Amino acid sequence: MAGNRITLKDIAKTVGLSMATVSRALADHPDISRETKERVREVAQALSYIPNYRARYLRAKHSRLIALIVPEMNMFFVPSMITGINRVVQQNDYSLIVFQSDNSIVQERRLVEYCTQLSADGVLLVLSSETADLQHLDILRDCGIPVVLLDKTIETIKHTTITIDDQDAGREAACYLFEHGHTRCLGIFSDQRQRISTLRLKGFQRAHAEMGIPLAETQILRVAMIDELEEQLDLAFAAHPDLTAIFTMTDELLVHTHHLLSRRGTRIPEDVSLMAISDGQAPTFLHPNVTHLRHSGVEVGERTAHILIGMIEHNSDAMMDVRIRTTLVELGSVATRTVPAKRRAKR
Amino acid sequence: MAGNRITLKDIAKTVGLSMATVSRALADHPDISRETKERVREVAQALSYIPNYRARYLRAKHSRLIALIVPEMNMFFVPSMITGINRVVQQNDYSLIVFQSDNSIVQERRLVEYCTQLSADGVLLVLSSETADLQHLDILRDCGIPVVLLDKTIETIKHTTITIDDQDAGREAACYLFEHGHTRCLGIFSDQRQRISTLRLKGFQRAHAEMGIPLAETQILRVAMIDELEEQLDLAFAAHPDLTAIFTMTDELLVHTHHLLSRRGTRIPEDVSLMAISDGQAPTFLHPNVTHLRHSGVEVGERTAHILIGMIEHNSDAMMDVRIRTTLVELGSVATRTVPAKRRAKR
DNA sequence: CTCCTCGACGGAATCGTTTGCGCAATAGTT
DNA sequence: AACTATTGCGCAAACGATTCCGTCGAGGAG
Repeated sequence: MAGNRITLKDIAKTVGLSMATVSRALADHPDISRETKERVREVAQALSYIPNYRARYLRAKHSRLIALIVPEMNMFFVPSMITGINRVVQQNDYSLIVFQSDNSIVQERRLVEYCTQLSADGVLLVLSSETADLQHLDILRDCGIPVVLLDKTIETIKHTTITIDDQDAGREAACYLFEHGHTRCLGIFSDQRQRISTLRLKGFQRAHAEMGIPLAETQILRVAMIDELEEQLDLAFAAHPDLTAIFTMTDELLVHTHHLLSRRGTRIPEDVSLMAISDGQAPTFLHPNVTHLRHSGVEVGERTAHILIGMIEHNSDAMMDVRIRTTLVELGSVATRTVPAKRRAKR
Repeated sequence: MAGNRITLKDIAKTVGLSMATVSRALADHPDISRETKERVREVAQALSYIPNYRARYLRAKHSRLIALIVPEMNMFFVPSMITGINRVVQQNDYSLIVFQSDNSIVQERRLVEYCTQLSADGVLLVLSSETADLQHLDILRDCGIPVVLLDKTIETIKHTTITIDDQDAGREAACYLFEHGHTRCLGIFSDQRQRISTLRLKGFQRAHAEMGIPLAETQILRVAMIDELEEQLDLAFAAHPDLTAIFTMTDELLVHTHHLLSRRGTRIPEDVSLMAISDGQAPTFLHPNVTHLRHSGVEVGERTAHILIGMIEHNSDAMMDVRIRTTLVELGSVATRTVPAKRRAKR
């Protein structure tokens, strides 16, 4: 109700000095004597003075504010990514502001503009699934605000991007299954509008091609809405009775696939092996623990934040394309098939 | 690099009017003629003018900024809560800033202070587990910034609080199990420093007392760190061979319990029934789907945001204590035991 | 012809800080 | 004693937008 905050002027009046002196005293400016500084600090403390950031950064060009825009607070990956970003941001005395675009390009545009209004020092952006081009980021460039795209992104030569090597991850997953004797695998992918999705699929396909292992179109599931998964999975099982392994490209697909397998009484890994690309949380609470290519959200967050802060502080315009390697974590969900021939699945 | 943003002055120079007129034109002030407004708007558009929020809100008392402080980006609940908050906040033309305290009281204090520096119009706060008193919120009161505590909170008579009726939820869960013939139940609770935890436990105990069903101390698990769960669970099974049901007070406990049960080969619900308090996501990807008392994160978020915005806009100091009711969602994880003994009322 | 109104706009103060410059008084140098 | 440094502080101008209070001319009323 009151809302009458203490200002520099109040302090100045109390200690009988000018605002300039008070300001400098609080900033520990060498021009000010030690006694004065102490006196000012005491009064400031007593009045519980809080500097007004709007006023302060009205003059300064920077704000020590970093904005993160995510499409949604997905329960997988995003939380750990934010944790990683936050850690680095805090360590470097910046503050993190998180926005959510709800997977809408309109909102994303609005938020990007809002970042300029806040004069954020830098922007981290996980693109919404609707985003097809990057024109709305030009405004940031005009304002001299560096941007880093991460995780979900699209093809670009103008912006720094941090992803995992999606194609390679898809390839590795398939190869790992091959090495364990699985030659009829199902690949479950999400919305093909996302680059992350097309690349992982491409890697999966390429691995088959390289090894000369046939891959039918029906072995590839493209799941845009999660409720479609069940039907598609049933069809795939019907089409491929010799199916021995399943690969899911995300955690969300993993947990739902795992559930559907349990429900249809499919045993893992006795009947079907399962592997995923994951940040490592979900695999630990599924039974059996799921072998996966780990893509640590925390690590992605930390590295991204470091890079952005580097860009901010060195005023660097250099465009980078960083790929973070995934690491294989072998748990209990992939069985080794010793028989190369056409074995029938059974229970 | 450039960082030379267009200001009102630039527009004024271009159209040959004063800054005052330009400001009014853009604000659609009645004093300004229609032609002038149009001309100004065109120029502003052409120069891609972006108002400077710091300057604008330096004079205004408000900022249309709402801050949310959460202890961590837990994969359960928090994401959906944020989604709910965000929806309402956007609808009312505010912006949401999310901070993470990493469950540290020091950080929490820092962030609260930071909110005042930003002159947020209101603060939503999910307390960190370290927070034992609410003194650090006084500063917000001094600045006239309303606060709403939600979800994780402690006893207070000074702040508006929004929670579920935790005690009642604990009671209902136990009763539901009783009604299905389970008289030897295990209750799994988390860190007892949290009120949410003590209350749910109290409800669980009270239900036993009311029905005259004995409850041994070994039937209550207090899990501070998730890795302790396995050992405690083993001990409980050893101590109570007649165990027929398990209740977990959170999603996190649920998924890990579910996993451990699967691993020890315990069938749900044939061997042991399982139920939880949950926001409804995890139960859908576990097999079988888990019966739970639903505590929707989205709903909590939406209601909280509404209340806070109400406080902001009506300058209300009234302190409320809102309890959101949970709803029972019956899925397949609780079996009915037709055991002898004194059965109580059923549905 | 004067007085008043009214529409359309400008001047200047204001929000709270920071900072370049200037100015006194003290201290140090020949 | 006449200088220059140095120390410690204040004045006032920014930063960019908003807004109170004028002004100024045109037009209508008396």
